[in-house]
Amino acid sequence: MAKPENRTAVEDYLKVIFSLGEWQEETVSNAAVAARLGVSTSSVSEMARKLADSGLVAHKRYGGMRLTDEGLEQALRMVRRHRLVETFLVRSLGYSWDEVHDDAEVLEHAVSTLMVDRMDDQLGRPWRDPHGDPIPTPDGVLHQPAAEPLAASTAGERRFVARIDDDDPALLRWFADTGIAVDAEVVVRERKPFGGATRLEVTPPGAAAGVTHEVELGAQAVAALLVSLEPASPDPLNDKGCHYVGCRHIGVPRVSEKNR
Amino acid sequence: MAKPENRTAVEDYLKVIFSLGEWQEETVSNAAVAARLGVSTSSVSEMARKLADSGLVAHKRYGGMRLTDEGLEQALRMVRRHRLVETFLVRSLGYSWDEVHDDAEVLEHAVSTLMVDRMDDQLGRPWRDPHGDPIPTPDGVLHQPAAEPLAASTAGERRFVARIDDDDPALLRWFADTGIAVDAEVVVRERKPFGGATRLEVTPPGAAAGVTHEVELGAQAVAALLVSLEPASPDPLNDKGCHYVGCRHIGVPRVSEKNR
DNA sequence: GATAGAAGTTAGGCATGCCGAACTCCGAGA
DNA sequence: TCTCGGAGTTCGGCATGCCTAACTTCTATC
Repeated sequence: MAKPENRTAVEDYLKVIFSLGEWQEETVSNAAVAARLGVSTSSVSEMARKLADSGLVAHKRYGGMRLTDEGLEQALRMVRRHRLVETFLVRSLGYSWDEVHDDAEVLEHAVSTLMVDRMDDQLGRPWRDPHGDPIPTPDGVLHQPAAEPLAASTAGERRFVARIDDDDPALLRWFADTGIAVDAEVVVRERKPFGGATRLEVTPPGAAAGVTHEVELGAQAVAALLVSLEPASPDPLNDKGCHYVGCRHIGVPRVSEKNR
Repeated sequence: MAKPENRTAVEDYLKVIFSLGEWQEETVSNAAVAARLGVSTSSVSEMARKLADSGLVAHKRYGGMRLTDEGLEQALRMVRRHRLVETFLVRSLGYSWDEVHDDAEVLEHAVSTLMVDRMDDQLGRPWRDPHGDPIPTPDGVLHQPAAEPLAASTAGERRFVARIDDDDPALLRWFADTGIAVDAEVVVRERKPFGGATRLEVTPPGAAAGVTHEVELGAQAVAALLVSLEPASPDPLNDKGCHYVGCRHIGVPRVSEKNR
């Protein structure tokens, strides 16, 4: 009988440490990890020591923690699994984009390497998931689009929705209703002061040119959107080897590159 | 963060207790469960008590154990998951029938009800898995074909392969090579004495009438085959409401039947 | 019917991963 | 520089599930 092989906890910790550090390069605090995983800080301390012992995180007592190269590699493997599973559930099993997260969270610990490969094949090697989050390559590199929070973008200038935070299913459903999706073209028309609403002109992806409408977004909705200056390149990759202009590469390639 | 929710162990025990009792109605012995799960008998004793406490098995001290109605219901749910997952891996992800078992063993604990339903939809509500094992219905009933071991069938008489034991991947690959598959038509031509080989005339499923060949099976191969007197009915069900003539129904339907 | 050996159970331990409570460190402000 | 409070750690405990070793019960045979 196959053993569940409770690597689950370690995998979850690595993933969380990675994602909390994904945007800012800083170290990650014990408290942040505890909050994200819904466990006590004492549990995090304990696990931090274990992870440090196995060389997956660098951790100074009373200081923050940071993934080592090996930890980063494993974390990216988990991120790849999670995002491929989400893509598979949506494209092959008819899930809507607000339904996938919880199931993917469980499945990512259960799918074999063979299954990951088969899903990847069947999906035609997707490079991002239904929420626009980039899928690490099989050799462990994350191509991270140069995207900024919608809140930071200049009113009147054209932006493209690159990633949408998938934390809140209700918000995702609302986005779907209002035509806000990955690759939608958006222009900020007006920002009401003191955390007020943002008026946005939206061109849904694939819509005929000029087919736009206006939507009013609250602060929570604005915070869930990351936008980029340039549209994403469709497959295949653009001449920089990426789907986005301006792309940060995270992770150490597992397979040495030929041309170097 | 989703918790792994270690129901895994309980689920495995229920499944094993069910499958050890599937063919003979007797109670299941501690030792048999231990051997199948690869754990010690003391672990089984412990778990037996816990399962008895939660009302999932009936267990007399120093005696065998047997699933209660509730335990049977849960076991059949797991069997359904396992067999649907296997069918999905083969039909939708291109696994070969000798590759699916281990992955299914892990996934059956991880797939949500939603995912089970979606797989079932996509597969067109299959009633058996790639090895011919019947898939319990969503309301918890197993339609078990009236099949007998190949070893028990009379020489010279026509039989139909109903189920193939999926324990040994190498054997499954060999069966595939020799045209032995679910629904193949077989006639025992000769049985050599003292556990010797069995000569079998095989008509692979879907082959033109008369396209047969002979295969010599060793004892292990013979033991892996269950055959029935009648061919299985294709979808939809035959007039008895089953895919097989002569069918034992196992399990208490969860949803009360309308016509009663 | 006595009894030996097989089958099953209990006891005591180990590992994981979680918790709350108590303690320690560190740095910001007095 | 001192100190106080928050962040981080350590400690003792709990639950699960597994193990080995010792013990109990059942049963088949004499």
